[in-house]
Amino acid sequence: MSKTPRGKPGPRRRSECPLNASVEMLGDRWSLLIIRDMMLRGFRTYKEFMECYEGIATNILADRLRRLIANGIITAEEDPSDGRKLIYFLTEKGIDLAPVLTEMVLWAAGHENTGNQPLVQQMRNDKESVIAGVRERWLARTAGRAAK
Amino acid sequence: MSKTPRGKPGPRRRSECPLNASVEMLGDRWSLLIIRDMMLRGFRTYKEFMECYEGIATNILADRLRRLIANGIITAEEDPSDGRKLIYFLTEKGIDLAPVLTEMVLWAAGHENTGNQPLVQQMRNDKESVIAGVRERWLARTAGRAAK
DNA sequence: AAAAGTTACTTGCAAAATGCAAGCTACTAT
DNA sequence: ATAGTAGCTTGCATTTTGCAAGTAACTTTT
Repeated sequence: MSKTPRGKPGPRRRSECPLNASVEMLGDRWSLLIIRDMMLRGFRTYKEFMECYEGIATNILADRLRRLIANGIITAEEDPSDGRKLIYFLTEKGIDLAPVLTEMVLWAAGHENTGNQPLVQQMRNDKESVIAGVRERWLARTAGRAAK
Repeated sequence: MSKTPRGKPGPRRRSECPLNASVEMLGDRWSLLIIRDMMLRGFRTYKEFMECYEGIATNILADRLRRLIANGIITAEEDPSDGRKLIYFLTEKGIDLAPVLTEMVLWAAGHENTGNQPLVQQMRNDKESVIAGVRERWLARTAGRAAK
């Protein structure tokens, strides 16, 4: 029965509007592409993210990973089998972005000439099961960890 | 039977990914807020957009309106009753952003302390009818014009 | 019809974000 | 021991952003 659920004061935002909160967390040219690569391509390490087709700069990637962690969208853990590696995971909050990504994909695919038509068709046929699939695959991947 | 549906070559993008296309058109800190103000608050003029609670700078607003027009998301027409004014309209492509906005609102509202809970509740109760409402209200507003 | 106000901008400039190349450190493979 | 590899940081030039101060075209007021 607490009015404010957590002790955290939460970041100071330009406004209380929920859309503005989303825009402040995701409204740049890279954050959603990183989440796409995790969600759809299963990427989990810095090196993999660097391979993204759009060509992100290494300092920008480091900055965006930091911000995504700060916003609770992803977490990082050391790879137990290779001390150099960090493995990045989507949190629940991150997985919950699947509907946002889906609608953005459908919108662009419906109004522009874009690639990856197989995925687009799947989304058009059954949006919900694509989203469920993302969630399922991610849970399988995080099984046995404190998935948070 | 043309392979590429339109004569336009389309803007050169970093990749063919539909999500990347969305991010290139909408991935900044202002574009979606302008669309929110049109869609949800009925704003249609430069002066109204300047009143947005987040406080957009006048040169940025001018730039974003230009880009939104270039991307076919909004159009502008002179106000027949006041030669100083331009009236901005959402195109079909712009109206089709309603599901994207909705999912972004629901995501932020589900994971952060945000305001405008009445709208959030409406969206949670019946997402589809909120989206249909946006479309309906917009069609009423553009009735009698070449709504394109 | 002159003066005052409005609307939708543009311009100039400082500050912040971005992009690129070159390190660098801790670890792993040979 | 030597040579990679992973995940960064640093430096610097370019671009984007934000703020304040215009400005041109139009409308309202007197």
